[in-house]
Amino acid sequence: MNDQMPIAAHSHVPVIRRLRRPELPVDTVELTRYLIGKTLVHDVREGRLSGRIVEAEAYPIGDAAAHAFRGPTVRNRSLFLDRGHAYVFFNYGVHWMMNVSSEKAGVGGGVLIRGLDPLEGIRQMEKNRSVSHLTDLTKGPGRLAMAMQIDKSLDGLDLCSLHSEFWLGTAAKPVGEIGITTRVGLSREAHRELRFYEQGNPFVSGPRKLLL
DNA sequence: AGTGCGATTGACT
DNA sequence: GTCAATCGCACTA
Repeated sequence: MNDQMPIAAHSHVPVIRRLRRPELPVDTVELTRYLIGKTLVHDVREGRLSGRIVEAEAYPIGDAAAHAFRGPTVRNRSLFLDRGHAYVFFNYGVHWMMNVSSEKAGVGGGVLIRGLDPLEGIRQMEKNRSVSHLTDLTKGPGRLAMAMQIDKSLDGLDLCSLHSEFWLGTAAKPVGEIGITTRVGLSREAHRELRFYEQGNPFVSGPRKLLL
């Protein structure tokens, strides 16, 4: 079973429909795996920006490395919304990054989106960043946020709303084999294998587990 | 009130 | 390989 939509005949643009909340697993780790290969879309004034999610990290309940670990604050409150809402935060005083909230309302959990394989709006993404290589556009959480015009104004939006400008869609094409390894850049809980990625995809950052 | 540091990136030795 | 940029929050006092 999968939820791929057929590629439209005589078209090179795949049909992508909005994911509905009941389709999302109610568990941070399961949702992280589920989101690999799905589409992240931001409809902006200049047009549609979209990409395939090819790398993501789970920050589940009880994880000391998670922003939600110490309970809700003004900054992280979006992590406590029902699964499928955007949590956008500012990191290192420099970069915006986004999570998809991942548990029931009132429970904190999130999925950090770390890599996108661009689908639509590549020209606009190139304008949003000064780029020399294609992979520099959306490889890494800070880069993809800049390319996709993701900032604080999107924090708390429902990614499953029927009319949201910022939303999750079905996969544009079948997802490749999924690898699992440790998360990037953590001091606490660094050993846990909670990073999921599409193997072989050039928009995946950080170390990858070797295939044995 | 002050300090340290972080789910990163880009520039530079 | 090293390191600065620069904001919010946890923690100390």
